[in-house]
Amino acid sequence: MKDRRDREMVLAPTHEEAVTDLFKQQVQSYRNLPALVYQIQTKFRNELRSRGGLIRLREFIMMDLYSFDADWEGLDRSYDAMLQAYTNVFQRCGLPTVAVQADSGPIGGKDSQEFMYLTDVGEDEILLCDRCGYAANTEKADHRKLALPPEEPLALEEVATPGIKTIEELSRFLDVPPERTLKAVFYAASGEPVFVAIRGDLDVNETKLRNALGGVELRLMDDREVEAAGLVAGSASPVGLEKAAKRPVRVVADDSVRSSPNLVGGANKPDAHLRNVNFERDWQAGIVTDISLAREGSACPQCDDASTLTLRRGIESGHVFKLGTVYSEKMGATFLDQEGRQQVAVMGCYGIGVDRLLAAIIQENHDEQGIIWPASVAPYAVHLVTLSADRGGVGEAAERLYAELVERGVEVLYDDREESPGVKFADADLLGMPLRLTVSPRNMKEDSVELKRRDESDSTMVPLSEAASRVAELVAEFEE
RNA sequence: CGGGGUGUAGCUCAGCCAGGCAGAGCGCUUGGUUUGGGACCAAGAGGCCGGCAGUUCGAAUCUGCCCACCCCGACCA
Repeated sequence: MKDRRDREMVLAPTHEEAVTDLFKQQVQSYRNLPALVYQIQTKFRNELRSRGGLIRLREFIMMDLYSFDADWEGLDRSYDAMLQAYTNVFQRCGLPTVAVQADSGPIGGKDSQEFMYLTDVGEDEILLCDRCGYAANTEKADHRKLALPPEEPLALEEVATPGIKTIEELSRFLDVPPERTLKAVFYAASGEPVFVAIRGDLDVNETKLRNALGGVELRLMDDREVEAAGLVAGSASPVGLEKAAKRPVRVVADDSVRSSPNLVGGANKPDAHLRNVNFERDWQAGIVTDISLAREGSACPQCDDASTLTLRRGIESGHVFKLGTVYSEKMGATFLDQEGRQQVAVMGCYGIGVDRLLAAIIQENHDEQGIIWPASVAPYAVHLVTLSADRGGVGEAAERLYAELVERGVEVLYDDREESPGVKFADADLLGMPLRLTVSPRNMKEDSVELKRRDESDSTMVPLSEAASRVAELVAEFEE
């Protein structure tokens, strides 16, 4: 975009380029590696619709860190260190997270994990195995597909299937289980038609499909496009597709078709299907790979036995991945190794969404009354409340206590408003500072103040003279 | 862009179906009482009923067009 003086400006969705350029200017020698750079910065995304309070915004704050290593082993070490560091960060923030395998997108890289805060209001779906601890975003998740016993290929045979269009109808009509059928799904991949063939008991994982096709823009074809391509919705088949289709159509197959003999598939004409369709003998595909969607109840890809995956929802609070050399190669981010040879830096990138982290922390730490800040991230350690500040020396005592606490380096939110006790306590609960100190005429009679933790219902009386030191001790404990 | 919804007092909303004095609660102002868990009494202030046009004796209410916002979906290295 341009500013009022017609200068070029950028609203950056992410900052890999800026950081890689910085590296390029600053680092020439292997002696400077590994190098870690971090920042806390505003990012912009052209979201179609922001939603979820602080969860999904067009403008948001990210803390992100980039690592530069001399080789891939170095990247592995940096990555593992950051994975551990981020685990510690979320723990200290009072946010239980689980690191799950994630899709790294077209940019690629070999490993990628997201830190998920598990909550029913989360926008991401995660599959977990209770037995082995396998955890992955549904976009990424693998699963073990039902295995069919090997069979000799039988002869193709056309059967009449009047009015049958869905796998469910087909399965019932011919009395064959869904895993003995072949499903056809049509996509427009950056405008080009793609015929996806997958076993009838499975669904397409669009992220996997997009990656298989090389990061294209992917959507289902609409009825008009299906018609235009000459495909017969409900009875489409990869068998004889070249002849049936009006234009060339790429075929992508899920690898389940390799070991699934004698399936029931479409006949490329209405009201008819084919029995005994066999991959390779009857049809071929340009790409054969896993493009299937793992679901609740799918078999765990890591366990030997019959343990299944459970679906949970989560908020993505952090994301780490191995960028590799994508940026450093393109932008010439190199250094000289011990032998004086020019080498490309190997990069990793690690992000935490700061404002959505705030939302997640509050989601996890609240009650009917309001926020219960974990001490590590509370805006103030202490909420100092006066009741009837004009009576019994309350105002003066509170002023002294405030000054004493500040002196000791304790952060204090001081409520000296002339409001009723109910209002002031309710506000203190709502704002949720870890400690509340109440100075009132009643307490002054005992030369004491009331000390209450936000996360406990009981309170204790503390002599005025000891209040500041007691609080300072507690705050010190919080910081451990 | 598609689907749904909402615009009335500072805020949250009722009134619209079935046209006839512009309403409630909270908040605000003034006076008084109250003071350890969102007080009470009394008196007040506060409105282009989103905008424009139409129907009608009469429109917040019916009709058309427009604008804004919210929700769902599509999208999200």
